[in-house]
Amino acid sequence: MLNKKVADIFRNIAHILEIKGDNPFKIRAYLKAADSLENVTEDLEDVEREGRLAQIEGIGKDLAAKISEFIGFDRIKYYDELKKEVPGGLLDLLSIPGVGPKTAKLLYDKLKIADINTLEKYAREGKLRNLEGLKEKTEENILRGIELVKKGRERMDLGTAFITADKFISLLQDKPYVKKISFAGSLRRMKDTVRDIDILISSAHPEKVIDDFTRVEEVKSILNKGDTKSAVLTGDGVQVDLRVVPDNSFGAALLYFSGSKAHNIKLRQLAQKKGLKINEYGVFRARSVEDRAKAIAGKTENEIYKLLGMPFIEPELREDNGELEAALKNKLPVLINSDDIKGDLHMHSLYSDGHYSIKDMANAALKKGYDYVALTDHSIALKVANGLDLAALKRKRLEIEKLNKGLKIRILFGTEVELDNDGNTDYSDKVLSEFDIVVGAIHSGFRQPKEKITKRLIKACRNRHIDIIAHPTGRLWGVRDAYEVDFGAFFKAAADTGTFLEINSFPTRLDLNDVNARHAKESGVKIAISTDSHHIAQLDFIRFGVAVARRAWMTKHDVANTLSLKELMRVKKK
DNA sequence: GCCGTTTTCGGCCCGACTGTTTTCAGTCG
Repeated sequence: MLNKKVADIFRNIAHILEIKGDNPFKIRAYLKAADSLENVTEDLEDVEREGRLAQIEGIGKDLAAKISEFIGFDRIKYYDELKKEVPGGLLDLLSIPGVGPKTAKLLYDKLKIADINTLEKYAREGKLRNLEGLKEKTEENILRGIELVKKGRERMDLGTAFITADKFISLLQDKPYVKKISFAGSLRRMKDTVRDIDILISSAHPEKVIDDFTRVEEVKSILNKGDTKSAVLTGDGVQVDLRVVPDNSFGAALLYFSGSKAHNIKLRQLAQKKGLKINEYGVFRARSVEDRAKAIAGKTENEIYKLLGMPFIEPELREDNGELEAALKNKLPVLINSDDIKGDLHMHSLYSDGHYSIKDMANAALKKGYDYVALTDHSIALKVANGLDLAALKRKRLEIEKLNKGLKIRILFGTEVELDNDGNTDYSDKVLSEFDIVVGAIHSGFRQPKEKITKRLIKACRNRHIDIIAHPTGRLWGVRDAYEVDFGAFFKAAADTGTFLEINSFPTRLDLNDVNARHAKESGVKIAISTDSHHIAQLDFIRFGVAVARRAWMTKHDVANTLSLKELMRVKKK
């Protein structure tokens, strides 16, 4: 995707400038612009055509020109020139924890090291310790860092991250010196993937808390350990960071530690204009002598936002995507909550590839407080998932009719119907017309060109029987990337035809993602948040789908399955 | 390189930890 490509180039330019020792603020401008571009919901080509590039946060005249240049010529001359000065492999060195621009430059200038393998060789041979300002300890750290990089400390999906985070929190929360505890960072902001897990604790005895932390049984190695913070690595290679602060600083620290960085920077700038200073210990009068006892605020996040003249901002919104401006005008959306969800519209039973009966799935949904649930087993063409033939459909239908007489939840007769390479369904119109809910889905032909996939999805929108399109971009974390779609055209078709688009809550899918979902909302598309459960325990994944919707600024009115069954049946197609 | 209710120049968030020093630079979040 173009936005991502340009963002990556800007990030590379920033890294090259760092190594060159260029103006740090210029470097920050490139990094800020890169972050900003990744949050732009529209395609940059459209924004450029309408001359709105410079309206993007962090993009000025100069960077707008560079984006235009890339759109027109598929290259940026300035970037090409820079690359000649700094060999490509040198940028890879920056991915090693502990190696920054200064060290990378030193290694290249003195020893002509420009890739990770060469660096490893020199470090093993003890050839780094003769460099100025670098001794054995740093050599060891570099080797340890390289080991981490080689292990591929990738980002992990939210589900995996929460398993580790919950474990640490449950083991630490009852320790005698722990007063308050919370996870923070991108996990608290519910980003779809996270790199490490951040935990914040308030305590009067930080050293004892940090001792307990480093002794948690999952800890395999200690990366660092200071008076108030520490970082460890688990056996699974997950990094967990801990910060300990006094109890009256908990709110300020939670704010700081939750980020995002861009949100914090802007918040601190706002504070500066009011003659205040925010750090992780609280809010202070900027001119007074540093005295942490004299914080004006800091116990809770809420009082800090209030002091700056705005309401509380939910962590999911803290990406510097306009949330601070909206908060100052008191125009933040009332975000959807898990409690707003009235039913789940995508799940499987024993009829296809699920692991529980329809009755079990329905009872589990009832326990979650739902009013309705759609059992959308696979259709006949998806043989690997035991897709239902007409005889099986009949049996399933009769079973549902029978169950509906005795249960306090309404079971909807549904299907997840295959969309073939041209966007046609494998069930006939007549068969489709008998379902309460039809979910259309792509499970093959992911590599079609953008135009073809877009046409296929639009055709599905125009099918009068298809109520919802499941996992609209096909991405599966760690397996395959999303296919290319012309989102502008696709979302317009969905909005025009009243087709709901799914936010699939499976943590390895989360599809639509936050940025696309916000684009869909802005295009007038109605969303269905579903779990795609194959197991009763997976119904709880709904919180991840809701999180995506919250990150997309959605209220309950943007989401179809917050409606009562009666309302849902009224607003859906047909 | 961006940005503006201290506005077109002169600012740009703030602090902890480590390793190397003898007061600090580099890195990280």
